[in-house]
Amino acid sequence: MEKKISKAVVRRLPKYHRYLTNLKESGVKKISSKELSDMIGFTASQIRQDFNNFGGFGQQGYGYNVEELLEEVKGILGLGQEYSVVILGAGNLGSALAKFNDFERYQFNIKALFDIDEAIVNKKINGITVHHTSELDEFLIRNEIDIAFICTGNSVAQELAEKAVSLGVRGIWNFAMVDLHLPSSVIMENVHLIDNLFTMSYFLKSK
Amino acid sequence: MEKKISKAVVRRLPKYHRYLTNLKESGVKKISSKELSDMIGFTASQIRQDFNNFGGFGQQGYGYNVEELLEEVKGILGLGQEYSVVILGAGNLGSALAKFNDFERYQFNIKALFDIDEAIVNKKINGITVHHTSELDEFLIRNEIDIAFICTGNSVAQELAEKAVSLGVRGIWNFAMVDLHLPSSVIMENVHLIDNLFTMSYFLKSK
DNA sequence: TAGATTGTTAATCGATTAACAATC
DNA sequence: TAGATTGTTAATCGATTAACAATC
Repeated sequence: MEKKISKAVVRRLPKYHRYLTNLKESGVKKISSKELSDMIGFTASQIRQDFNNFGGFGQQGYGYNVEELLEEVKGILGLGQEYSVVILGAGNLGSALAKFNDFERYQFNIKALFDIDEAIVNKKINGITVHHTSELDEFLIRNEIDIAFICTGNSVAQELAEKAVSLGVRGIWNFAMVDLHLPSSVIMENVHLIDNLFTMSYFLKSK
Repeated sequence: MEKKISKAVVRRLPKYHRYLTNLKESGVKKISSKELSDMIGFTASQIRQDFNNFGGFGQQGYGYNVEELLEEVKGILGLGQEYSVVILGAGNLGSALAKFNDFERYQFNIKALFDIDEAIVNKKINGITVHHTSELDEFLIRNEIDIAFICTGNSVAQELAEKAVSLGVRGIWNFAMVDLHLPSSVIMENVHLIDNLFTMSYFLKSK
């Protein structure tokens, strides 16, 4: 009975979340697919199609109740529950992510960082302890961790991701510039910054 | 005559670049679309289609010459030319990006950072000076800058991106959690980290 | 020449857009 | 009731995959 939701739809959901949050904060009570379309840049038709994958949240002749729709989107996205996170690699990127307070705000709670650099092990970053990577196993056994952010060098990313997954981590957010090979049950998102920059370079050149 | 290349194709190019670079470094001389497919995960058919958008780089019965193909991909991506970059916002993310030596390696040369925090203005990050944002205009007039990385808070992202564009910047790499409205001639890539994390949250929940 | 693999056309699949009946 | 706007089906568009002739 479960309807298959396409990845394209899922990738638009966070954007709906963002715009609806802003609308709610601005005190807007109702919105039509047409108005949302003008703001967000998707067609009104697509917006209605997207929401109707999950249920009929609107009302003919009226539109959508902003607050109600936002709650639905939050539920669909799985927000409003807490996630435990470890950051593997406390270099430039890992420590920058640790300092990002937006994650905590949405209840992605960063429990620990791991690194092999003795100079930072046992230090705290934004109040979160950096552990030595050799302690990762024990930490993952003792603590139920949902997500690992992979901020290590390319050479160890695969190995550490595998270890994390084997010890209960269900989601991998990969910032390393390699593609990870993990069981298909693992949820993985990649942020390949260099790939993104190269895409820009392509378009810059062709102008 | 110019064939329209779809964005889907362009987004795969950096991945080809990455795998071909690795193959070349491993001393591999030739590769077939089938072998590349096994590695990279796209179908062989798609790989051949992708390359044939830009020319016939292969040879029937043989495959593709790795080094030659890599050079073609580099050219297509507009690598091998230099780009000048400024980073707007020298907080956690801006300074992490300034410390990333991969950008310089691919000739994206970071010329300056800008911030309003007096505590870091005139300091250097990885050898690159942090200027006060009030000096941005003059800097952009005196220096030809191709790309601006937007690492500011959401509230000033639009304003600073507009200023950059009006003073000659052609590409905007946006890390702020807002959608920027810029002339369509501007090349823009967005890295909405929170959006990406929410997508993960969706899939984690539905398991 | 025989075998392999490309380049390219045609078929399929999936996602987006358009249209409109249902209904608030 | 009339007007507005959704929910949903059908049409279109675009991207991926399959097939195979060309050719090295």
